[in-house]
Amino acid sequence: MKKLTSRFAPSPTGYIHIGNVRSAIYPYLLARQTGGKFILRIEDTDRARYVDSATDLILDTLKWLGLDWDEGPEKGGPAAPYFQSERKDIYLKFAKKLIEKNRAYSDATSPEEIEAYRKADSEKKIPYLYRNHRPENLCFEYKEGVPLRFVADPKPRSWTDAVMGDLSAGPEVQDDIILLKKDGLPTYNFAHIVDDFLMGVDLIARGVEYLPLIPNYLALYEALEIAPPILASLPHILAPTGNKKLGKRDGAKSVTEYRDSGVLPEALLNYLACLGWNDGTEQELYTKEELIKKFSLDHVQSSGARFDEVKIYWYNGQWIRRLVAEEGIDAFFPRTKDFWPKTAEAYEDNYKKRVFSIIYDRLKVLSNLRDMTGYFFSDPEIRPELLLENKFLKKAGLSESALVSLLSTVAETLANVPETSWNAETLKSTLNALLETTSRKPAELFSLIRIAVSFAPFSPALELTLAVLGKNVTLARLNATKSALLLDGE
RNA sequence: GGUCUCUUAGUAUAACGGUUAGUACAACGGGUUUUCAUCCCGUCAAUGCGGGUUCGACUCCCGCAGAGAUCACCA
Repeated sequence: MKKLTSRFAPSPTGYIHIGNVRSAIYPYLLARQTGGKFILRIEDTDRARYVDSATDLILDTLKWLGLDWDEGPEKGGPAAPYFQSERKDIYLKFAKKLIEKNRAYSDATSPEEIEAYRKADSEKKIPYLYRNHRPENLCFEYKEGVPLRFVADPKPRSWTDAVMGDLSAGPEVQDDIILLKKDGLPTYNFAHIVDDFLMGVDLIARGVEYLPLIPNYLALYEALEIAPPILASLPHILAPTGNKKLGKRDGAKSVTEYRDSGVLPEALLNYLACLGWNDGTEQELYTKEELIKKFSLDHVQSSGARFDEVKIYWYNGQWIRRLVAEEGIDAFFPRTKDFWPKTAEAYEDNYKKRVFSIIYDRLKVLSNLRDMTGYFFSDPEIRPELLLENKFLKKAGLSESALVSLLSTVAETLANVPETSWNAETLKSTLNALLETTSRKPAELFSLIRIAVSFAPFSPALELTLAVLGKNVTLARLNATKSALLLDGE
C-alpha cells in the first residue's frame, strides 16, 4: 500500500474535546498502517481566539492517547516551522504566484460595505456571493494591511470523498474567498492548502463542516497547480441529547477530564475509533496495534454518531480487567497512583497492590478507588442501623443480642486462626466451618461479618477482604462493632 | 432561503440484491455461598414514509418527510 502522510492540524483555542479527537485518530491510524508520516501542525492564525496554554494541552492529550507524531512541535522536521504564525512569508510567496496569474487581488472594501452587500442580497432573496460585488478594476498586487482575495473560477465540480463517496457542487458555492487577512496572516482556507502541499500531506481528514468549502479548495488547488490530496469528511459526533454536534457548549469534556477520572487511554482510543467505524466483524475490543492494522476509511459511517459516556465506561472496565490479566498487578499498579483515597497515603504500595488485586474487577474508572476502598485504610464509622436494617439479618429475625453473640463466636473462631495461616484459603474454610457451627445461612453470617468489618455498601468476597485487612484489624473491628451493638441495646 | 450531507432497535453498528435482519452498550429477568461488580444464561427492541426496478430490496432509482452542516478578514 502507498505510504500515506497525514496530519492533525488543531487550532490552539482551548483543550481538545472529545468531539474532535477523532480527526486526529483516523489520520494517525492510516499513517501508521501504511508506514507513512503523521504530522502535527498548529494552526494559530487567529490571534483573537489564541489561547497561550492550548498548544501544550493539545500535545499532552495526543501523547497520553498514544498518538505520536513524526514532524511538528518538539520534533521539528523538513517542512519546519509547524506553527502557521511563523510561516507568514511562505503564504505570501504562494499568494504572489496567484497574483501574477491574476487569480488574487487586494481588496480594500470595508466590512461595512460587505455587510451592506449581504443585506441587499438577502432582501432581494438572492444568494450572497462576494464575486457579484467584485470591484471593477481589480488590484493585482499585494497591498499590506488590505485583505487579499481569490478570483473564483465558478464551474461545476465533482470529486470523491474517501468517506462520503462521489460528491459534486455547482458554481453557486464558489466565491472570492479571502486568502490573506488584513493582518497579513492567512485564512485557514488558504494556509492549509499551502502547508499540506509543502509538507507532503496526501490525506486530509476533517469534519463534515468543511464539506461546503471543498469546491473552493478545488479551485485553489487548480490555480496553484497542486494535485489535491485524498479528502475525507468525518461525520460529526452528536451530543448525548438533542441533535446537535457535540461541542464545548454542550458540555463536551476534554480528553484530559476523562484521563483525570481514571479512564485509560486504551479504552478511550478504542471507544472513539469505534464510534462511527467498524471493521465488519463483531470485535469490540481493539488494541492500538489492531486498529492500525484494521482501520479503513471506507468503513467509516457517513452519518453522525451519538456520543455515549456509558459505553466509554464499559470499555474502560473491560480494559482494566484485560490489562491486569495481561500485564499483572505489578505492571498495572503505577497507573492507579493518583486515584487512591487520602487515607491511603500512609500505606505501602504492597498493601495497596493487595487491595487493588481484590477490587479491580469492580472498577468502571480508576477514580472509583477513592470511594470504594476507604475501609481498607481507616476504621469505618460504625453504624449499627446497617446491621439492624439488613434484609437478610432482618428476615432471620436476629435480635441485637443474637447478633452480639454471633459476632463473639466469629471473633473467637477467627482468633484461633494463626497469624501465619491468615490467608484467603484458610479463611474460606474457617468461614465455611462457621456456617456449620452457627447453623446460619451464608446470606446471614456473611452479611453480618461483611458489614461489621466494612460498613460499606459493597466489598470484595469476604475471605479476600478479611485476608487483606489482616487478623488484628479484623478482630478489632468485630469487637468494636460488638461493643457498639451492646451500647446501642442499653 | 440557497447549497450540500445524512436516515437499521433507546444508543453504536453488521448484513456480494436472497439470513428467522446479526452483534455490543443500555434496560429488564435469572444463575454463580452475603453485598457491589465481574462472568454466564435469557427477555425486550430496528430497516423514516411513498412509489418504482426485480422472481426477490436494508441494499439500486425517483419523490416526500425529518435531521444536520454551511453561507466570516473562525478554523
